[in-house]
Amino acid sequence: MRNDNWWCGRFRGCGYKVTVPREAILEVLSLTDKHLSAEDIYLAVHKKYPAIGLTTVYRTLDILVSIGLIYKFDFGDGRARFELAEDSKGKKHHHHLICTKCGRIIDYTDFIDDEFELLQLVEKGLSKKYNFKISGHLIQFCGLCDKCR
Amino acid sequence: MRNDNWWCGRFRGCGYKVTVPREAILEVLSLTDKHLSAEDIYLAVHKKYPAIGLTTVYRTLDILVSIGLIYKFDFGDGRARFELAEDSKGKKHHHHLICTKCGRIIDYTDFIDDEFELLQLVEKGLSKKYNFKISGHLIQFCGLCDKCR
DNA sequence: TTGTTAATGAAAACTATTTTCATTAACAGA
DNA sequence: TCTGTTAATGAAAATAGTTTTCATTAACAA
Repeated sequence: MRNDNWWCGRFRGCGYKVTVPREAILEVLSLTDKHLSAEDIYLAVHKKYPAIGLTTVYRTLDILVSIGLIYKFDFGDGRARFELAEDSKGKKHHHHLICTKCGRIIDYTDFIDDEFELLQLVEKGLSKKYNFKISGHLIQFCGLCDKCR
Repeated sequence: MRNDNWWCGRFRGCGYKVTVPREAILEVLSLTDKHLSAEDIYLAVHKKYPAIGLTTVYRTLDILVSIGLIYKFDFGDGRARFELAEDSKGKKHHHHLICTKCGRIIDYTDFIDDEFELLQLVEKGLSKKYNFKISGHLIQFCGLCDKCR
């Protein structure tokens, strides 16, 4: 049993093995503040471990999303993008502001408390009315950034 | 100049011609309350006008999104889905509740006023702070529906 | 009615993602 | 530490949604 990172417990607890590719992928994700695509991650991982294939990156990302360690987003550019879930490491909960022209993404934390309060209210109301078990939300704004407007 | 539907003005005003395929596609979209994919629309249109091709459907949808007559969504099933923008016809502004297991989508209008109030506040704050010209927002909740939970 | 030009459809191309399958590595138990 | 089981892996092929190409057709201004 190898060197224990903070996420190893969660990983093994879900019945998954801790492997070199998985460690490498999580390392890439935890060292960036960008919203990486599967290929971005593949290229980054590839520098240190050229043997790791793109297929494994996709498979690992699927697992990470399913156990809640990362989030998957669609910002409208035809590829999925990923980021570490905020509760895992020192990350703050945030939402996104997307420039529809250049694709720039801004993570904002302003008004998060006000948003959270409303989300609580709405989640409660919706889960009662529709008998849904709500597990997450997505809030984002789009428009033109300062350079593109 | 053909028969004028409500959207013809907007269409011609943007420099686009009014064509049979475009009318057919808009008709399909205005007669449903579902969230259709490009292929769904193609199949529906195909019944009445078998000559209309999938390519044209994609092209028309692009235009409709760009002039704001329809919205494009990604509900995570690997294909884009479309619906008429609410201001166009008698539609109400709503947000979505998505079942992550069976893919069911519920349009909800509950709390829309509270949400709207917050959105106003956040949009104002964000556009000032980041100098963004905000043109839209996306709010959705995901979880398990009554049948899947 | 006619000319200009955008719109169209079929087929091919593209691209992100998934599947297949033979090989390798993680790790529980000895 | 060694070993067997089984999940994880990588390469290549397959898939599927969407976009591009290009020759033809239809919209509509004059």
